[in-house]
Amino acid sequence: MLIGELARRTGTTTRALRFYEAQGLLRAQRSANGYREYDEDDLRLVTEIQALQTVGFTLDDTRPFVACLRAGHESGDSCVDSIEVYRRKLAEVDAFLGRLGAVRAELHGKLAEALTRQDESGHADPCVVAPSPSEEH
Amino acid sequence: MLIGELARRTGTTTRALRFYEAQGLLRAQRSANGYREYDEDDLRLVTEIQALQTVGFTLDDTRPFVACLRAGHESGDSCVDSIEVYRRKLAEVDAFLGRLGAVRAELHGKLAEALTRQDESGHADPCVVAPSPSEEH
DNA sequence: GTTTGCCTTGACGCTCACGTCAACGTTTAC
DNA sequence: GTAAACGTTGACGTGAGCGTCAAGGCAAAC
Repeated sequence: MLIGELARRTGTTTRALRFYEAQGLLRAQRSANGYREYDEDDLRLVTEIQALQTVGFTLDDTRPFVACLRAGHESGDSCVDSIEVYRRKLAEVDAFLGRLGAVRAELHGKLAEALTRQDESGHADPCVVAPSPSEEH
Repeated sequence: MLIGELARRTGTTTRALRFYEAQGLLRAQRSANGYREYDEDDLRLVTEIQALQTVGFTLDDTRPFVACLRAGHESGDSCVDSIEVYRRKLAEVDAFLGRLGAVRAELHGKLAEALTRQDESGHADPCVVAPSPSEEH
């Protein structure tokens, strides 16, 4: 199939697919006129990349999974490098969850505090906010 | 004080301070030779901006807080616009926490699954990973 | 033969918060 | 007089993952 069809079937764009190729994630056969030719295995690669991206993987993180599929495994996470990326990502997510939880608590406290002061003083003043540079005429 | 001293006292750089000014967040008096002159109120503004940035606010999000301080309030969150930003940010953080929790669960499941398959088959294959484009010689 | 719709490469644009020069003026110390 | 340590504006670079032209070639329908 050509690049347009692969893009449609994977719900992405031709630009993204060419970008994946430039990153070394995707390789395509070329037909006589120079058009990229893809098969079902390539489609599988793209869907794997997309699935991983939705869980916050960078394109670089997806390399071992792509390599694993290309090596003939039926799933992208059958190789040690992929599993290692899983572990690293899980650790990253946990760290992020921790920081975000702390941020949430602090934000919640600040809001409650501000509302308390507002009740005490009986008012909340409006302020004239400086415009962002793009909004200046 | 001059821009260098303000940068040192706030633990940031002169470049950042000039950037804040370009964004309309900071204003400076100019002395006869064109140098920027800051006072303690400006220092307060910068520390407020920094405090908000550490909880994930964009510079644009800090505008109401800066405006509030500039209007003479003793704290940046004494104005309705600031409180509104608090609410919005809290909602954003909550949404993010939700998604990140789901991602964590999915990631955890995938890892467990991959490890199970690994145990069943008794091996995990190494795969040759394609190099990133920057690593090519 | 011309329109339409595919494909090609190449290059610049976008976000965000600055970093990093470059080229130059000012102030103070020696 | 000159060197060091300040300051000024302006312009381009960074990272991630593409979007958006531009300028052109190829293929099938009319």
